[in-house]
Amino acid sequence: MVKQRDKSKKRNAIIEAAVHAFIEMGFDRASMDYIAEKAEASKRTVYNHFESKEVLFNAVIQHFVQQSIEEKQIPYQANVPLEAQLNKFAELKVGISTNQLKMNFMRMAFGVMITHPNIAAQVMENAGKNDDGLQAWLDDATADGRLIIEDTALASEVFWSMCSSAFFWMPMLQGELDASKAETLKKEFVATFLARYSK
Amino acid sequence: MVKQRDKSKKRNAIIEAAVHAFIEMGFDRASMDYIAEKAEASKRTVYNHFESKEVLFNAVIQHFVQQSIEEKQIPYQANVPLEAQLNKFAELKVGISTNQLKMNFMRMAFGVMITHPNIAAQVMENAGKNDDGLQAWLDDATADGRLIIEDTALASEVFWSMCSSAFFWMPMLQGELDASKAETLKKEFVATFLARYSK
DNA sequence: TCTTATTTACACTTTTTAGTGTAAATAAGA
DNA sequence: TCTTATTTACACTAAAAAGTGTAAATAAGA
Repeated sequence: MVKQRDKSKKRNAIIEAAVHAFIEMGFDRASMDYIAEKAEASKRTVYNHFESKEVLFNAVIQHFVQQSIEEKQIPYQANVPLEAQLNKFAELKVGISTNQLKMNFMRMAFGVMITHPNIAAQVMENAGKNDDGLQAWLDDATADGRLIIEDTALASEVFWSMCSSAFFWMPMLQGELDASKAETLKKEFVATFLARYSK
Repeated sequence: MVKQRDKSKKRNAIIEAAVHAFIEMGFDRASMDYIAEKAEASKRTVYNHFESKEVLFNAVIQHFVQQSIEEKQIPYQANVPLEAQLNKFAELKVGISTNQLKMNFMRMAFGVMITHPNIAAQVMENAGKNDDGLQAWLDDATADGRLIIEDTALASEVFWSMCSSAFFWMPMLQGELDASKAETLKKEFVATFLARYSK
């Protein structure tokens, strides 16, 4: 029988340090020595927990994904204006783009994935799909007779295309979006969507 | 008086080699030795032309931007259905996403820019704005009474948001888009846009 | 208090690559 | 043919970072 003590304290400290190191200086320039130092651990301990930098990176991504699974269900409400409800969906994306830490993390992650395709492959296995619940919402609204949509999956893509470009990709690659500009765009996106699909 | 001979042959060979090396293996893993070899030049000559790897990268971007300035004007035509004309604008984006070389180049460039913010800053100075001519087209169509648009700049953003997300950002980060899927989306984007802004 | 799982200190190897110095070779063009 | 601008060969330096081996120190928990 082998005694096991609790290693999770150090392990978490290392992951936490790695998260910040990767965000601050990117995957390549964040050395294992630096991460060890920030985690107040010896480099040897880092390697005892994670056999390579890539394994550590995967753990970091895992950690991030875990944290991001806060459910954000937006149920269909028959007695609330469609516009207001769609605004909430758009807000989801705006909200992410406003979260500096999250954006920095994702920017870093994309950079790594572009630069290191092998790591990207590993990460993609763990990265689930993006079920925002919009399609379900559209189904409900359509069933309720307030929207006319043949293909709710397609309509969902139209809406997310607009929002993602302005509220995610652009800020990701070109820096944060002005708040009032975001508001203007959000309004116009929702109006455009409703012009197409509402009764 | 100092005699000057023509160095451009070697210089171009080096840039050409660098373009392909950067695309193939990324900025970091494309060594100057490798680039020199592919350019059939000595490493010393590479450094005689470009004092550092960053300077070389800038020249490569410059080269790419230069090539990409093939004008793609789509003039407003009073006697052609709006849908057909908007389709052409959408095609511009689809066209880029289909160009494997261009996409690989841009993927690489973004990767570098995310990973090396200092290089990004330099590049951004040379990277002009994106005047697609859509806004001018919308102005004309509005003046002609076939569209009702208060803010054509905003409307232009709505259209490009939809197209960019599906035909640029997603393929850039997640690989090429299925052709029939692209067609479906294009149709829906144009229909949505017209539902909002046409008479 | 003891046992020993875990962590640390630290010296080490290996690999990779940017960038330089220089003398000799090459070749453009007068 | 001659001059010399350009290129080459190649041996360097310097730096950075991944990953390893090991003996000693530390501390959890029975």
